[in-house]
Amino acid sequence: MAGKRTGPNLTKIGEALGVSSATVSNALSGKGRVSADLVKKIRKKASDMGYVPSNAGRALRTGRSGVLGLVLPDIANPLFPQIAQAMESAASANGYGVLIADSRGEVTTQTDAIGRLIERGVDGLIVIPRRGTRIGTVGCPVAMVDTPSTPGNTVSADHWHGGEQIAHHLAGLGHKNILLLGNDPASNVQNDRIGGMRAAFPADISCQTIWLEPILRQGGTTASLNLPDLVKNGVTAIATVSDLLALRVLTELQTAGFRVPAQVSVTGFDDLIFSPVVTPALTTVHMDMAQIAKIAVAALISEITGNRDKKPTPASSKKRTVPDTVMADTSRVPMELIIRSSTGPATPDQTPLPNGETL
Amino acid sequence: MAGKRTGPNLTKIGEALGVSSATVSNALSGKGRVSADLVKKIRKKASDMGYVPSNAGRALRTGRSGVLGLVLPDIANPLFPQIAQAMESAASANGYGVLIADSRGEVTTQTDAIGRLIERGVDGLIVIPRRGTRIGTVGCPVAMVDTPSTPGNTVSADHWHGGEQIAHHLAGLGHKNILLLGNDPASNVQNDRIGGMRAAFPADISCQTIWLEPILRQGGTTASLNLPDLVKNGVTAIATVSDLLALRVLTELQTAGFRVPAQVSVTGFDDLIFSPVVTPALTTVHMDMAQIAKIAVAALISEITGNRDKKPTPASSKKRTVPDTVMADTSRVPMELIIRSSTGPATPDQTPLPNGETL
DNA sequence: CTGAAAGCGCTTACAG
DNA sequence: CTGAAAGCGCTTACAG
Repeated sequence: MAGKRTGPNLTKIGEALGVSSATVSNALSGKGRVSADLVKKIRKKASDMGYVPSNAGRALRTGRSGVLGLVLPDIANPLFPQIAQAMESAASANGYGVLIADSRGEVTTQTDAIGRLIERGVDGLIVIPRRGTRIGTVGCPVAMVDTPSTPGNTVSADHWHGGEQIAHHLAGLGHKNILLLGNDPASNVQNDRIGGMRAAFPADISCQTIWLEPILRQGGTTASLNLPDLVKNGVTAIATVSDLLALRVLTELQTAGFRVPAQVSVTGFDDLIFSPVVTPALTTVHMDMAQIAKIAVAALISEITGNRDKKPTPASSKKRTVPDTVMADTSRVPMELIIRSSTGPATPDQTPLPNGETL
Repeated sequence: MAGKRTGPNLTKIGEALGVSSATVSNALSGKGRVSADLVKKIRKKASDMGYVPSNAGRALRTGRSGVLGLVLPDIANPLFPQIAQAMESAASANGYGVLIADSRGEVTTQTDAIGRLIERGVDGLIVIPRRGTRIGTVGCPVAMVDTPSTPGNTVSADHWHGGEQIAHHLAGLGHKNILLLGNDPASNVQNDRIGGMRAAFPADISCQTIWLEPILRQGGTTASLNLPDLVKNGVTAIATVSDLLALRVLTELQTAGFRVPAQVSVTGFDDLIFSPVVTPALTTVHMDMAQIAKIAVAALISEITGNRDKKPTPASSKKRTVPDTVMADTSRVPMELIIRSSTGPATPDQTPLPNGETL
């Protein structure tokens, strides 16, 4: 007999004490009305016997698994650790487990991943959708973590506002000629960040936006950007859409002999693990993942337990067009500007000093 | 009635076809001897009805959940994405799900995390132990991913060999004065990496090892290292124990006006996401996480299904001292040296040229 | 080749 | 306040 439990169960505890398993169940869960001292006796016995409740039994009976699924577009994403950590923490604080699935950037894989999670019986799904993807009805509550500009109900950081903060910071330092660097123009998140920045720059600031991904896709290299030339021609700040891009820019500039921030300021987004470690440390925008996770998990759980007594009448289930998506409406979590040393005042003298003899 | 299934189950499929649920089960699993055309009919019906098997029912019956637990010392670790992705992929290739738990670097939290996973009914555990921690008997198979030098059965990359490869590479480039930079001297992994390097350097190479963490703990800063001085005094290569450290060193050096690799070579470990993106790109050592995951998952699964028919006689279970730890013995997965542009020949002229006019 | 039955461990009305 | 009973969905000997 495969993997059969060897440990104690409710019945065995009951037998040891001469009570029924129902009473043990009630005592342990604190639900039924069981006399205080019986409860105490049962609890002690259970812990003495090393009782571990069976999730399978409970799940089969209640129809709930106590597990949430986390669908990630690409686990290799450097932001993923923050996301997974926050979700795991929020979920386990509520007694839920987290099952992960990696969609490896493919839409079909995303669908498969969701399917696998559903089969495993998750009670709800947190999905960080692949760029611009929509999730159909899946038969369980879904919380999406994306951008506020994504249609549908989502939790997300307010990327637009993050962009505004970067813009104000840079404008306040006197920069007038700014390069905005994005990666993928199809990304809602990146568009919001760039959009926020552009919207917040005063009229006297000239800025241009370059998207890297399309250049690379057409066989170009990072070098085609020619950052040094741009700087020589007057750009005093480069605001990127991610710390990874900022790191790329920063080191490329340093290698070319420019001094950051003395000659050029550089900013990122996301406050990735390496951002404070680099010299100069990156000015960036931090998202409160813990908060996002808390909201997503709370929304999911309220939907899961809220449905508890509503017996799904066929009629009502027909009426709901987007039945499985959670969250009253879009929640925006503020982002926090983190000023570090990669940004500084715009140099009055725009002349390039590649080899930085001014040290 | 909470979350009760609304979809079809084996019985409903059986009713629709006038056969028993047992036959449906057999047909779907391909186990029992069911006539070919009945199988076909049943499969079609099941898919028409949108049948999704109930994990809870199956788990309760078989005593196996089909889920593996992944215990991580710290999800924020930059290596985690690689680990989680590889594990998820190896597990789902074998029909298993992955439940995550973050021990946030604390030993007690690690114990809690394991406990939570066990309660959730995982069939096996993959644990990346917190530095130097041992896991006690937990009641299910455990695979540890650590260093070969850790006592006990583990899968791991051969960090020592990785160190050797870095050493050979650097020695081959003519470096004679090398700084070895570690972070935490309590880490087995880091000790193996440093040990491998030291062991592989020919006798005519002088090398010193510095551990950063103790310096920081005593209130020092990275600046106390005084990298620029070390380089001016003749160090031509800095070999670190992780790409994060290498990045720190690289950017600090660049900021101080040194040219990498023209004046100093820098190496890392782990091939983190940013390593190829930095300028100059980091020479590093890549671990084959997919392979490690495959071995760990395979070992776990063979233990899980292997135990299937061995009814655990009390006698035999007494004899095994480390009953739950898997893997015949330590498996070492080779590491691969990745040569990128942060390393180059040792400069014959050791004179420091901080502001690099030789560009 | 197919079916009836038992039982995994739990919870929840319901009856006492 | 406590217990007997039913049943969640599945699989597996076992009998036909």
